[in-house]
Amino acid sequence: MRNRRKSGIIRNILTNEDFVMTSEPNLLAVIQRQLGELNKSEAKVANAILKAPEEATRSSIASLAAAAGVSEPSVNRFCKRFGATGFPDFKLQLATSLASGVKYVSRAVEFSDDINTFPSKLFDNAINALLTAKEGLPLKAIAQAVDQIAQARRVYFFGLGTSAAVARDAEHKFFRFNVPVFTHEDPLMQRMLAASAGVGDLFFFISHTGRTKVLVEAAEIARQTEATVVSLTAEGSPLADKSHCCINVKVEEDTEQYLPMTSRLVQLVILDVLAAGVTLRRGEGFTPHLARIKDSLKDTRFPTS
Amino acid sequence: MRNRRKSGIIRNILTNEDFVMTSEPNLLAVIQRQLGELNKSEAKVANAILKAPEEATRSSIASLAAAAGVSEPSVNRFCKRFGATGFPDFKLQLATSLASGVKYVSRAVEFSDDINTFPSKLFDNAINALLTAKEGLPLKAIAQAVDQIAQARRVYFFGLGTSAAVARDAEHKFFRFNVPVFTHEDPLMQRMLAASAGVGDLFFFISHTGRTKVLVEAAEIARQTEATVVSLTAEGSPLADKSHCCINVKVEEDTEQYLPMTSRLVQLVILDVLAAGVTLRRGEGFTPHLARIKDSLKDTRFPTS
DNA sequence: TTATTATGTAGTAAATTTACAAAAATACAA
DNA sequence: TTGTATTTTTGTAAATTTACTACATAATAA
Repeated sequence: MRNRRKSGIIRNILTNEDFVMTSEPNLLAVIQRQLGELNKSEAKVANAILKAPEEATRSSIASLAAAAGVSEPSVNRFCKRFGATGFPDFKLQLATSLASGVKYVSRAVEFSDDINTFPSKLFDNAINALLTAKEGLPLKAIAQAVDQIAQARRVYFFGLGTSAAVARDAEHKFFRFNVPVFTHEDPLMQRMLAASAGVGDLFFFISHTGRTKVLVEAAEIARQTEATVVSLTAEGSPLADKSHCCINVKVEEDTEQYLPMTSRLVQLVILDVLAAGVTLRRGEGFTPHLARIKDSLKDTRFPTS
Repeated sequence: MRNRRKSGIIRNILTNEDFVMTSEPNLLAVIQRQLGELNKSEAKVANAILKAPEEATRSSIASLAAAAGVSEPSVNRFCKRFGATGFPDFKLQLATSLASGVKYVSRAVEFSDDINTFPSKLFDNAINALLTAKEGLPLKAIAQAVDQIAQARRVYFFGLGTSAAVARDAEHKFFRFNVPVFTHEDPLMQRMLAASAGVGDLFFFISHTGRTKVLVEAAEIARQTEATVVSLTAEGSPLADKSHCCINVKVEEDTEQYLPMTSRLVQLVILDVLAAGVTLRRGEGFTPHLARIKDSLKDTRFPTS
């Protein structure tokens, strides 16, 4: 856990203890996530497996025990802890998890990587983040946010830095869905708009950390009005505290080191979910509107040959 | 394929009908094919496995032998015939090929969906898009683009609509990686900048379709200067034709119907890849710079409690 | 200290593989 | 054909490897 830090440039974001597992989750991701709660020898086994998962599927309980530096029963107990009936069953599950080709463990890019390795790593990390996020989607908050957006007279998407790009994307998407949206990257504009808000206005704050001062302040200002404040950010953060509704993107602590690469992908997909949710609420009659918007763009493009 | 279209609001982009299986073919298919050339007891084993493959992965050599009506060594020999080192290894291979067979299938959101179904669908589609993109990464073009970005004196990221948000994201990311970057959403600015470009300038165009007129025109203008033109767009599109180097994001035809939700995720990750590539080229000495940038943001945030 | 949990040792049971022998199948000569 | 030699296939039984259980000891917490 700790020593991964030294060599990685980019690391993944989402891992979490208290996710509720809905459907057959990926075994490696589960192991990764529970690492902290394991006792010494179990952790040794976990690390040995995470280090060489493919090899683990091929080795016997004895050799894995040796590789991890623990006794055979410890390995066996480890397997049972993760829901397997025993070691062979565990290997089977592991093999199945590995089969999709994605390394479900975040893999830091290292300086020894070349063009054949680091692109896959980054893709795997992105996929992994989405898989993990999918497993622990805060459906209640999402449903609530959909309601609020659908009812809003105006929606402001505010973000800074990387999240500004996410906000911009949201603006485009929701505009197409006929939601009256606005974005501003300028913190001063954000404050002013927040201050002059009223009933029917919805402020949607996007922040990876939930700790960016100017953004939290804008949220605070908006909160003093009649407006609704929704945020897509980290649970328990100052920004989350200021919100009526917080869509919680769970994030590992040491992730914001360097770049929040994967979290913004999760944010984008969650915004897709919200947009889809709003559209679903409107029912089938809304589809022509989408077609009209698309038509309006036709003349800006070269025709397909 | 066809009938999904009528009800979906949003559809995914990449489906892998026409993928060529590169490595390890499906074990079950191999067994099926060789059925004729097997001798009696081997055929019995084969049939038992084909009849209940999932069960076979879970059963012992004894129970499989019983199910097939043969002796245990016969099963063992069968396994070795198909390239496995023994029965456990065979089960492993079988499990792997079964797992990869269930690959993600794109699922369109429908009006009958509720909060429990459509979020997962959208996530699945996103994950599927990334998985598919990962398999067909244009590594050569990526490597080339990394070289060109690393050598560029200035990099302009241009996109419109959804791709403008992607460009904005790229700006942030590359800025952190100390690449001199600029973005402009205004087509007129894009043209003017393109027109006044010179050696060392790199224009990076982002477009889902590669057919947006004003963007293609800007690319054309840039191309008439000494500048380098790189694009992240669809293969064979007008924009791709104007580029020195095109990073080809493969996209199914009917995707731009409504919204290019998943393609922008792929674009973002590819830009991550490029950023990582540029950083890797710079070597280990560059890491302090990233730490410095991160430090500079510290005071803008509320401290972690 | 005591209670509890964690881990390992050693023995046991199970599963897998090997070696070998019996049985089929095949080839070929009379 | 038929019998015999040869090869191939298959099963039996033993050997070996593997996994599991029960218990004892060590570590930890109360």
